[in-house]
Amino acid sequence: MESALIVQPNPGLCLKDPQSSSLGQRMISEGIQLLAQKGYEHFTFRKLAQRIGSTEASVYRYFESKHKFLLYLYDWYWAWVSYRISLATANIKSPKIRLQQAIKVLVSKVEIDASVTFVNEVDLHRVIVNESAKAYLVKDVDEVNQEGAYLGYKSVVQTVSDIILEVKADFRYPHMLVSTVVEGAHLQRFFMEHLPRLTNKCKGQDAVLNFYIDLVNKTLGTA
Amino acid sequence: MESALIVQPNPGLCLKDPQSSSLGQRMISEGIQLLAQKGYEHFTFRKLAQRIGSTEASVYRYFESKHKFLLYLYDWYWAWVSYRISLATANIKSPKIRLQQAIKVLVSKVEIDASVTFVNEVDLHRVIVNESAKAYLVKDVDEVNQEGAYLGYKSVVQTVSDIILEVKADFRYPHMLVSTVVEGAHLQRFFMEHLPRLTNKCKGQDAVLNFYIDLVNKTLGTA
DNA sequence: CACAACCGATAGTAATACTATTATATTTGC
DNA sequence: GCAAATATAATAGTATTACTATCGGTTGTG
Repeated sequence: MESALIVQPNPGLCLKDPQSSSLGQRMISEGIQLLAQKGYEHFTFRKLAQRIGSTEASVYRYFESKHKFLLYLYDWYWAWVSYRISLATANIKSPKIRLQQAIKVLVSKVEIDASVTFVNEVDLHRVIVNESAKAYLVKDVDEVNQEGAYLGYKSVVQTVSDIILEVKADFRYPHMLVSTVVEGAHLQRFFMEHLPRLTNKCKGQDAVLNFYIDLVNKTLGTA
Repeated sequence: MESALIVQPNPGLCLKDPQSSSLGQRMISEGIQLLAQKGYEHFTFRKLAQRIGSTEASVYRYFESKHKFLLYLYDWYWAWVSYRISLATANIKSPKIRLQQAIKVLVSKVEIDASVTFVNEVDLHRVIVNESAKAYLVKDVDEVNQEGAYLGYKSVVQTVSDIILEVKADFRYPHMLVSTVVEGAHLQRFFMEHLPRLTNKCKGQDAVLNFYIDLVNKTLGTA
């Protein structure tokens, strides 16, 4: 299965590679769905085990903790985003257009993608929107960070920051701009659904995409 | 104590007004410190009770749940921010300068403020930066929202959005811009401390403030 | 001084995150 | 094709947590 090669999260985030067995793949696949459905707080390894017809102990053989499981999915997501950015910017000479393409990948709604068989990317995106803050807003960020939990995210931020510097070499806050756009876009999707007074809608258009494309262009003076 | 009059969160977020008794005030005061120290996950009512020399049951007489306690502090914070924006924008005719002032209040680091005796605003700001996402990224957002938990936040966003429309009447995403700046600023403060590769520093200056002031100005074409 | 609200003390419950152990499959090396 | 290593199921158990229930004493108020 070549798809398994494309997206390979940091091995330090699991005890045993779940992509190497059908049980592990079911943990990822059903875990994403269960997380999307119940939310992180109400998600438990017991419920996941029941869902895949296995046991809590077996899940713990793949993942050290519930939080590590979230981190694994988080890193999976960023590896997948990185791959999509590569595709979207390949063979394009103009930095401005490459930046445009990268921002689109970061901000757009996620459509159904059959490229990886056992992962539902729409559900995964939902999990990221709803729970990703819980991947880093924890007391032990620093330890988890040293274990490499955020390498995928940092790598994507670095990639897009580099494009920004190609567009505007003297811009002083490329990383800040990228992480503001990434996190902002996730949050605005959440607000659209639950707290609409904190955002704005646009009939028939993707207001979030419009807003952030415009924001980046104006901030870099490429509007 | 007139300070108690200034900041009054939504009464629906507590069972009994904690500002009305010294025990309740200690819950707020020590609760903020304990939250800032332990983080939301490791914060418990038992630990809080021990710290104020009381019991778990007594804390539950003021707050329905641990999450409601966070929501109460969250609403407290926004009532306080609203008050500071009023002060900072009073008697200023120019909408551009009023906007500048409001953004400064939203984004700046919080300094020691003795205006409310039993609340350490520096610690509270720390709690907001680290935990505020947990106030709304929960499964029961919609119910909590209907109980008015986010009225303070929404009100501040509305206030600043109105100023934005004074500056640029045809701007289509004022609420989105404000919530992007607010949430972005909190996140960048967190990244500065724990994940510096997701942000940018500026020796001797407040890079976060610089970045967001510039971002707003350029987005609105008032740079 | 009666009365009510408030608070402390204690006990208890269901769920959760995680560990430990043993027996049974299943795969792998030769 | 069979022994050895490995993977999984089954079960039990622990400490903690979020929250509820009850009761009796204190305190301030009319």
